[in-house]
Amino acid sequence: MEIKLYNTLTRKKEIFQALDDGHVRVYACGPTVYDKIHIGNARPLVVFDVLVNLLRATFPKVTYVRNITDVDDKINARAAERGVSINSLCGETIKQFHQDTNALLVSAPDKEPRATQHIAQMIAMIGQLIDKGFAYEAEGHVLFSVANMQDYGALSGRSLDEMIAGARVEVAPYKRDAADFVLWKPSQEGLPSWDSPWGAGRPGWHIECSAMAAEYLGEEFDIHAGGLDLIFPHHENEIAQSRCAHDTNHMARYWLHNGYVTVDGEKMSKSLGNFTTVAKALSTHRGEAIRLALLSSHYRAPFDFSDKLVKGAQIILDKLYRAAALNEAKQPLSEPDKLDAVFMAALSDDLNTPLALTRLQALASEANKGSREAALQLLSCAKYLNLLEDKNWFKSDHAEGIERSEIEALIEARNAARAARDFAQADAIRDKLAAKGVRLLDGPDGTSWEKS
RNA sequence: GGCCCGGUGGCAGAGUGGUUAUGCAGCGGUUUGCAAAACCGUGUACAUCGGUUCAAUUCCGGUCCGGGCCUCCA
Repeated sequence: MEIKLYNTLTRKKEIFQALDDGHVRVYACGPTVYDKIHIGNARPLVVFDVLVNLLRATFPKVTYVRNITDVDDKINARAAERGVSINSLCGETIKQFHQDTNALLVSAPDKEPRATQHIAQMIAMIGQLIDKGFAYEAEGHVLFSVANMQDYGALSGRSLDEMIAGARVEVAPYKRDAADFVLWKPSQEGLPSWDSPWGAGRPGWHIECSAMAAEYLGEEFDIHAGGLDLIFPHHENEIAQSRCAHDTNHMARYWLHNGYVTVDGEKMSKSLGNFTTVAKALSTHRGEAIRLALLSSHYRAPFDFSDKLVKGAQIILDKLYRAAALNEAKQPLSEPDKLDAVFMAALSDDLNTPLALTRLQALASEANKGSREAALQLLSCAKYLNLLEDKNWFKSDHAEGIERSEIEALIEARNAARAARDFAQADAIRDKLAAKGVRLLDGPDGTSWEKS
């Protein structure tokens, strides 16, 4: 199946062609681990997860790398503020990060490299850039010289002149050009520091991704993904470093960027303080519902987060789970060409997950009308979105303060009352359970229950 | 100041140069002791003003409004 992806580099939707059909390579920028992730951070994790699922179905081998940034000024500041070591701050944050991603049903990447474990590769790369004349040393810093690169700015679509004209930042005196950026900088006393040919110090922000991508994916690879806000300067600078160090025309062939999560129309961000952490959202919503909500708008469009939206997603999930249960215990189909063509076409068209979800709902409707095939397709297609895989969706012990055995005893008592046509008593039991978040379902095969 | 992206029915959200998705909510019905679920029916929306066209929500231009990047940020 042909996969089309919108490439930020060309500002067009393009047919995806792998550099090597036998092995597709994908890099996504992961978290800087100084604090819990918020819903905005979660969006790329979820949507690019779906991309990787789709690629895995289409190509024999996919390597998906998602880094962890564990050297950064914000980390240093946060550790100092809390009076904990940088190591323990990072360790704890990574643990929380994995809890969050698991709850959102994000599959693990093939590699999750940490910046601090790749300092040697970064130093080597910086050395190459100096040797090739793309970087220079000044006052203990090493800087990338943008003027020496022909088409610096191509990804973000701005020229050097424009950047300089619009600069809002004071330019460090040791920079030759206002747009030059740091590859290596001296470290203050007490902060993480590594020996280098330019003195003890630490890497700049962008070099880690260049170094780790090259390490695990090669000098040129297929897809580089991340949030819209990384286009400039982060990805622009990654491209500059990688291409100049390796003498290539591309770092990645396709650059994918997800749109922002917004709150009342404004970008969710730490600095605005309008964020909801994933952990917080998980205290009132189920992870799978948050995931579905995130997939319910196109990944490049803004996604306005609200409780109402996630509640709606939960209702849809209930419906999908009910319909999927009509599949009589058959194993989901795995071969992509046996899967529902409408669903696959939607996903393949630049990850049109809203349309794909619409198809899932249509399949659910057909399943409810008696189509076993639709129920099987529903389950099989949902797998591509990491959805509908919770065997205990309606039953997990989420209901407040009531044991499964107690529920079952009450159901028996109610059925006895019903048999005796004591409907007042039967309804009292229904109400009692409803108050505990348990919904009773009377069907031809007896009474079952769901937590609501 | 420079650059970029959007504005679709109560809400969410696709899509299309002419047959105007879909879901949620609402309303009516079928079914059910009740309820839920499910099913059936029901909604002519595409910011605005011009232009192109036999025909525009869809193409082009202006206007208005919103958001974003240029600095850490997914």
